[in-house]
Amino acid sequence: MDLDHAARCLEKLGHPTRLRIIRLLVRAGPDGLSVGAVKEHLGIPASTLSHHILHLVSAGLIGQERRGRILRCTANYPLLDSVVTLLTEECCTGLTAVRKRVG
Amino acid sequence: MDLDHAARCLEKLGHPTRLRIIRLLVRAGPDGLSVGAVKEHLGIPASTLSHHILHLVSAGLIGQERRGRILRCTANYPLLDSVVTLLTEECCTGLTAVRKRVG
DNA sequence: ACAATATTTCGATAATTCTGGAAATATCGT
DNA sequence: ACGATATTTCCAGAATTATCGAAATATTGT
Repeated sequence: MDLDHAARCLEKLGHPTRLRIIRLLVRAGPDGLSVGAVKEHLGIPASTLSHHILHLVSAGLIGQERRGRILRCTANYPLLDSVVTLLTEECCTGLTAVRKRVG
Repeated sequence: MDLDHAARCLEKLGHPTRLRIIRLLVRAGPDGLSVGAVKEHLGIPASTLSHHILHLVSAGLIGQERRGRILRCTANYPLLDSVVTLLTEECCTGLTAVRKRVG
């Protein structure tokens, strides 16, 4: 993952509604949740939610699998991990050392 | 740090130029870099850079200290750490466990 | 006081993003 | 085929963000 890809993911995560969606899906575990279930949790209009989900899918942060009428969304754990890792290693190199030095 | 504060930080980090600024400052260490030095590294117009820096300052992601004509910018390591921690703990709970289970 | 340097503010434009109602699509059960 | 459910697409308007030249501000050294 390069900086621009990370920025694209962070941009998507940097919206309160979308961050809530991600949190819901991560907490829901590997089976994820249906779009409708997410809608219930967040209480926002379907079309607005659909747009946000599209953002997340386009960045690869969540995956989808159709099961009849229901569209199940799941968090892309490895990608989330990559983002965190980049933010930690690429951008926070020496964080621990610095904090030790500074206090 | 709550979700909305994290989202605000992530939104700021989710721009290629700003992510580069943060990376530069983090790598520069506790002394950071002057605005001019950042400008040299990124090669973008001063006014554009100034706007991006303002974004980062407003989110608290970087701090500034004037030294004569030079304005020194430093990464806010603890805040960056908080964001990473929230993303990991709040949003990626069970990540390790899941990855063990899933493969 | 002046010239030079560092950085911000102004101002204006272009581009993007967010939101949500209404209509469309897809799938299911009967 | 029909009605119900789940979700998306269309559409439009409002709001926000990004960009950068030009002018303004602040500070320094002489």
